[in-house]
Amino acid sequence: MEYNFKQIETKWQELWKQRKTYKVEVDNSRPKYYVLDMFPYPSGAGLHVGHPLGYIASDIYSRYKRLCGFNVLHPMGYDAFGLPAEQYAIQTGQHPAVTTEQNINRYREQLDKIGFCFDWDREVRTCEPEYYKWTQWAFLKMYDHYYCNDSQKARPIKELVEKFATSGSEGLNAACTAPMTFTAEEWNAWDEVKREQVLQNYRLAYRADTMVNWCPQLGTVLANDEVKDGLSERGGFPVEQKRMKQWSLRVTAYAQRMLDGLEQLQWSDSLKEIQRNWIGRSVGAQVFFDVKDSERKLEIFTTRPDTIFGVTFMVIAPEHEWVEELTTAENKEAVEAYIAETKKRSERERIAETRRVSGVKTGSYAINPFTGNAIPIYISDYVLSGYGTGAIMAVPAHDSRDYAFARHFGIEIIPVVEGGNIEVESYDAKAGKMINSGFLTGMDVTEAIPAMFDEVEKRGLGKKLINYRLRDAIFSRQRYWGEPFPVYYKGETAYPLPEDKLPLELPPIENFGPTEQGEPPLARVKDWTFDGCQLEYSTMPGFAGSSAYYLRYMDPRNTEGLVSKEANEYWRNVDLYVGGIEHATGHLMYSRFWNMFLYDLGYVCESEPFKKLVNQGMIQGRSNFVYRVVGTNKFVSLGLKGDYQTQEIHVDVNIVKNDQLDLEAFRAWRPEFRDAEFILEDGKYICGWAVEKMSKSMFNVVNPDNIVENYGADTLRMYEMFLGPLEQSKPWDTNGIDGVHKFLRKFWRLFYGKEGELTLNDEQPTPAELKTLHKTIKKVREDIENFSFNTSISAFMICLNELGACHKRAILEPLTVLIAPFAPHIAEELWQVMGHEQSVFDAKYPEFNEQHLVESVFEYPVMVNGKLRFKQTYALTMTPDEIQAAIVETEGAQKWLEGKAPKKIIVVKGKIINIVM
RNA sequence: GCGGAUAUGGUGUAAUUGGUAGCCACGUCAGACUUAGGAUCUGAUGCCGAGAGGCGUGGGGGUUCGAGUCCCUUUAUCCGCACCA
Repeated sequence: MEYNFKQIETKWQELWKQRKTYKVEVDNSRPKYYVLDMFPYPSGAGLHVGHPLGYIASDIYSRYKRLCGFNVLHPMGYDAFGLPAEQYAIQTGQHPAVTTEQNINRYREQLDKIGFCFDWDREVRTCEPEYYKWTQWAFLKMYDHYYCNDSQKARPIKELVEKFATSGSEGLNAACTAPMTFTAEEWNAWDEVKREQVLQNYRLAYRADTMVNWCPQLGTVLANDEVKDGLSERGGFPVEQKRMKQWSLRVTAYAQRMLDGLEQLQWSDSLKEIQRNWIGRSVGAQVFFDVKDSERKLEIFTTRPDTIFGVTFMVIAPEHEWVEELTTAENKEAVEAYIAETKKRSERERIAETRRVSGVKTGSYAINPFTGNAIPIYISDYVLSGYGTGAIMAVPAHDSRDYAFARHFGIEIIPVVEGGNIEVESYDAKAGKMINSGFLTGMDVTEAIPAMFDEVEKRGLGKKLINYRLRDAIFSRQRYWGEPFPVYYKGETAYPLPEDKLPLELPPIENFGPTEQGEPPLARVKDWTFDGCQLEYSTMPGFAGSSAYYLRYMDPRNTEGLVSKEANEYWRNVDLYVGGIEHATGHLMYSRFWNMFLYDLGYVCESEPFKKLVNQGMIQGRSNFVYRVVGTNKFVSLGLKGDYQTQEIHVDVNIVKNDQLDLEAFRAWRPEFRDAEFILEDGKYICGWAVEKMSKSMFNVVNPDNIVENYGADTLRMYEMFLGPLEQSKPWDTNGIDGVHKFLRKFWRLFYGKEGELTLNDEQPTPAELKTLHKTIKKVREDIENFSFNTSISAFMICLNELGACHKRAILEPLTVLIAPFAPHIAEELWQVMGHEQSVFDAKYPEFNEQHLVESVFEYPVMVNGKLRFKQTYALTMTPDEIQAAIVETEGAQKWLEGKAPKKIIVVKGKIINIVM
């Protein structure tokens, strides 16, 4: 019988479905393991060969863990709300729910063909009311809590209200948008609207008038991680800064915990570093500078308080709220002109000309609290309103931006740290001896910084402060296809919907664009009200639905809560998360925030959602080219194109094999090539190639269905893993898939002879065969644990090469189990052939046997810190006598035998190659 | 500018973690079986050299008995952040 992968794969996929082989339940008698893939956004283009890469890896690991005796949760679902479906709807008028459903069905069909072990009974879709009920619920909980900095925990807003009524803002240490001070009397005298305004300053989900990223083409605001280089991540449209009233999540409250939490996570260093940079913690001092002839004190933030003696001017951002106040009459015109010009410059221009020096004098002066000198206050756009206080103390001698500014405006430059060449550039390094700095003079910078912190606090000028680059997440989108906010309005004041009214379902509409007044699509809905009050028009962003989906998978049909305590305490958190690195600053930040919040409230039992994370690399396209001789319909093969003037044309990679063009398929590909003629080399047409992004326009999209059709799912799975290390980005190249396919056929032929007869027998294996088997088991197990799937597949191939024509059950049975995570279909089939009734996935994963690996163990002495230690090593092919003989023959060994210990004995492939004395 | 990663045959990659560089595949070449081969099997295949031999892990330097691996330096490519005070 031949290896008929088509028949085998359909058979087992059907059986798995019928038998519910992959259904999992809470089972306290077995240890759990939770393997999660980042669920896909079902786009209209379907899956290409790059998408399943991570799914295959996690599937192998899930099956492996199951075979090792774990109760494995491995679910899948769809991140179904989002912009593309809505934009498609605007163009075609088709409801996003309809296209999303179609896309999901197509995805499912494609996924099923690859043979994944997902428990589809746990599928979730973020766009379904039963699911987004819990997204809305979490939002209401955030609305109803504030963050207490003292206990480092979310607390009910009710406690805050009680506190305000008895003692006002006194002694309050809570995360807020802007610090406020008021007394209990004031609070008690305020009406509900005013009180609510104050509370919005503290709520973890709040509505505030802030600078936001506004994308006119998309007609919506965006969070920081959705903007790249001043353009929207989706669509690439310009984004501008605009002051708007929007819902936000106070993720900044959790900045420190998110930073600390990284320590215990098994994530790649680069990913942790990206998150650290994104959080951007910096320790510095808040310092108040007196403004000359004013009661005002200008607040700044600096990480270099040691350089205060070198401050010769101050700069505030053009958006700073005191701009008007600080501008003197004679500078008014210039300031207004400068601000108008700044506003005109788009975010992109600002980024493009970061080194351009511009600014204007306010005419006001501040007093350097240490030198007593009056120093001018400037306005410049190199100071950002969003970071720190939007104002800086400028030290031109030790900050390159301040230096450029001072040079441009002819401001004095006073060096206060020894080093560098101040005539040419600023000396920014945090090292050296202090000069010109009063009481700091003579100290080293490293001493001067803490000394200045103390001095600033002692003199009441300010205090030590930690600043984060992280911004709160803007949470509303002026779009239709997202979760509605469970919020209604009385006048300007927002009120939460009662919890029992959830889910607040997304109403059907027909026109998905914004209204003529520029309001979100939901403004078109008649009766979009609750209790006669207007409901919120905005919807939630894409990351809302994906922030807690891993919790929902634990208990997906629960109507009483997001997840039951029982399910949560069993499954706890994700042991292994596989997905792309592009979510580093988005989804992976929001999920951690969301989870920590629910942890504070006691709804979940782990503070971190994803223990271990593996980022699979991107699969790029590998395009093929043909070369048309200019002005003809002749095509010249790659090696001969130098002799002609040619034009390079992308050709569909699906009609090219091993860079050789299928001439008939090419003629049939497009009408204009029907009469194509070819100039061949050695009777073949060889195509050129290049690595490019996988896209339709380059005809380099390889569809997994085609591969499954031609080679089978098992071959696709193994080949995707064989391509190289999981985390590395690499071009898809179908050349080479034959090698993996050949391997599977070879494996099959160990069971079945040429005539289709079963060749399996019960003979005793030889020691050499056992050694090969156990070596393979050891290697494969180690490689799976290290996510080094490419080398484990090499190990399988070596194994078959070594075994040759071995038809012994004692060898083939464990090998079948060993290979099952990689090639589940063929493994199931052969397992059945061997007479097993149960699935191979109910078997036990084979353990390697050291006895067969190690033919001789010997001890050798090593010097460790001057002490003699004995280390064990083994030689795979030598007998102890041979080892003794080798030692005696080896120069240096004689000394060992004479009593002097060698430092090391080097055994390579069973031979002692050197003894180090 | 700051931070991170990568660099090995014609190609994808591997290397008991400091121990014979190139495992396993692809491709190529040769042979066998075939009416035929884009099937199967066998063998060869880092480079230079007829050979002995020499040279080889982006470049340069260092540590070591020994370096693809560790240190310094440099180049190229990719990624993240970026007037963050």
